Amino acid sequence: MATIIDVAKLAGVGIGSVSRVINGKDSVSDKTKLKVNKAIKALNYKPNQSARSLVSKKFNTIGIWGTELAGTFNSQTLRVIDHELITHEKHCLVTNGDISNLGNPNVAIDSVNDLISKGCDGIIFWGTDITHFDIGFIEKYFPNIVLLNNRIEKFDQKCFYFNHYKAGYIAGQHLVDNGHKSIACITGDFQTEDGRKRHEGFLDSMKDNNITVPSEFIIEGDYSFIKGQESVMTLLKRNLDFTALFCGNDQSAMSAIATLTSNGFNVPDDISVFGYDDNDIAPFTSPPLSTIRVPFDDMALAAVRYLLNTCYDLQLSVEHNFPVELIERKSVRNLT
Amino acid sequence: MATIIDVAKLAGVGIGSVSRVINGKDSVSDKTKLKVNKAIKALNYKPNQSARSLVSKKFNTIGIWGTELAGTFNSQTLRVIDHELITHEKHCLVTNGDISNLGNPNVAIDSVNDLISKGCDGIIFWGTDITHFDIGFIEKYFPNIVLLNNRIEKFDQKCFYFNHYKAGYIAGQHLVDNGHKSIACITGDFQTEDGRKRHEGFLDSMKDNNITVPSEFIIEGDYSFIKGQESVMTLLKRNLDFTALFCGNDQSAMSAIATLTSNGFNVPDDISVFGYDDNDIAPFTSPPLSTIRVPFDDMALAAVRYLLNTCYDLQLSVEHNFPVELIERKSVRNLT
DNA sequence: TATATAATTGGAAACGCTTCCAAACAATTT
DNA sequence: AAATTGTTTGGAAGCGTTTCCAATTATATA
Repeated sequence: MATIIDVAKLAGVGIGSVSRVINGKDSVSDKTKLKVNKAIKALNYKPNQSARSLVSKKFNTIGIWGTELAGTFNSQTLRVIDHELITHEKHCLVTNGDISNLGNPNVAIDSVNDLISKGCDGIIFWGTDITHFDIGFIEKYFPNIVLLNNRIEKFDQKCFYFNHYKAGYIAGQHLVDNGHKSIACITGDFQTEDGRKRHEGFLDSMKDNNITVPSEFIIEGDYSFIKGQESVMTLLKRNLDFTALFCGNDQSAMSAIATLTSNGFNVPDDISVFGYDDNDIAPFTSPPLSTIRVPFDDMALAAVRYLLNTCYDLQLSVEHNFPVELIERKSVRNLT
Repeated sequence: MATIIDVAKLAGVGIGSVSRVINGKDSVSDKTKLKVNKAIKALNYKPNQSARSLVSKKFNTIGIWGTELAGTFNSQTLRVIDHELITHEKHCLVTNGDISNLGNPNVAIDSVNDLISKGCDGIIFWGTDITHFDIGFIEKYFPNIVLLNNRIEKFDQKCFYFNHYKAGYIAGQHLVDNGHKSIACITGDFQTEDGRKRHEGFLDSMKDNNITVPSEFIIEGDYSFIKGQESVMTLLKRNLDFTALFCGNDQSAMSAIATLTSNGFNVPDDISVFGYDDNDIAPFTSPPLSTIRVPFDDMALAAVRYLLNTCYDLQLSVEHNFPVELIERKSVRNLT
């Protein structure tokens, strides 16, 4: 592979001139520019980024550390991130922190260190599967970080999160407002913080309305289609009397609807279903799903932009406020 | 940030020894190893990968060039790739070739060159949105590539693809076998090669069964939920008499089912629906969707492994054969 | 104990680039 | 024509590693 020296030789100039042409910021005469560009083309020369970043201390790459790199909506979010980065001529280096099966307890920190030593100028932490302690530790020697869908008071500016508690509360209140008093629940994954938060919010809305939710009405889910199905089956077997079902996300809501339907229940006439996320799927379940819109894409965009600003001295506008929005479709029946 | 020299000084050894300890392949005495490791910890030292790869010519990173980085199943596939890479201590650098809106016609080649000059040891080309000509050009100076869900005869070994033609044919035949003679179609995206191929296969199966499909029975889709809905609506408006609907993917099949249902048609009693992909969603539509299983994950795994083998001299087993599999669920009615 | 062999070690050279500085050249002013 | 100013240029130094070689130290053998 051709180096800058080859180009300089072929063009009959010094390496400094070649470098100047490549980077296009210092002044070079048109004559030199021409000669250099011709040589670059002739040799199919591509600057070696390792050498470049070794001296410039910039890698033009943002690391993404995530445990949420699966799931229907997340690829869309990843795309948003990538698109914004490419717009600013940066790249993204992806790493999946969630590799519990590799048997290394330090995987989280290790993979972050990898990202750092690989030269990432900044890192997006996506998800809550990293301890606050770890983040604090990392932030000390590597401050260019941002948290997506996670919140740590200490770094509030660097956090881009959604008020899942409030959203859960609003969802519950909405069901109550529609006359529901007996509500079952397939929660999100309690392993994740937002899964817990939205459930807390839901529970508190019940409490504030003097409604008790017996524990057999609650099943801990994990956001998957299959778990939604299974949970409905156990709920049905328990022979409980509920008029509404609050699901931890749209996926489980969807399979819940399908399972309910194939078991002879009409949604929403017999049982109302309420989702969470406002996925791509939500408008296309039958009936279309009422849900909470979580503006993941907006959050992701804001997070990248914040990082872009701090890493490369840009001035992109950054949103920090992501309001809870309730989307009413057809899956909740008004009982009043 | 601490460098290898700092570590050497603190440990009271030469930089060579530090390097040897880090890389753990040359012999070092236990005493030295201990001193060095202590210093590394004390300084929170992380080797600079740019410097490393500058000399070693290895970056331990695989580039992913893709235009298919959205969609329900793709994030799962990305996860498979990432997981396999991490298992072998490699990373993935993701770039999205599909940024048509940036207005640069050379985006494809440019973004690939970026990946190369950034030091990627190999590249996965994911999708068909790059011309054979471009691939040929790139392969000449950068042979460590692999094509996922794409086929170019010349590089057959490096291609990991699925026989979409055959799958389309089998899908059509299955509908015919179940007594369907009047079949409508919401195709995949004809912009993509596999969208075209599966449609060709379908059409040929019709021809071989002496069934003509009038053009008003065919609507070009784009794989999206919304397009599935719209297409069903236009089909319905045209007032055609069809007993089955073949969809270009599961997403459009799902929204087609929902739309059909909400318009008073029972699936499959009135109209049968057949999908394509065997997504996560497929088992959870109502009724559960009969479809073609496309083993994206297996293909992706094989592709990474092939690349891993060529880039890093490994000997992982690599599958090259991905059979077409028809998944029968409940969305196709037997008319015979 | 002296010698031959093996294991370990330190540090120079090289990787390909950017940046800086002094030198060369050009344009302008006196 | 000489002096001043401004523009462009070449190439040395340095970025933080790995790798190599010669030198040192430890071990085994006679």
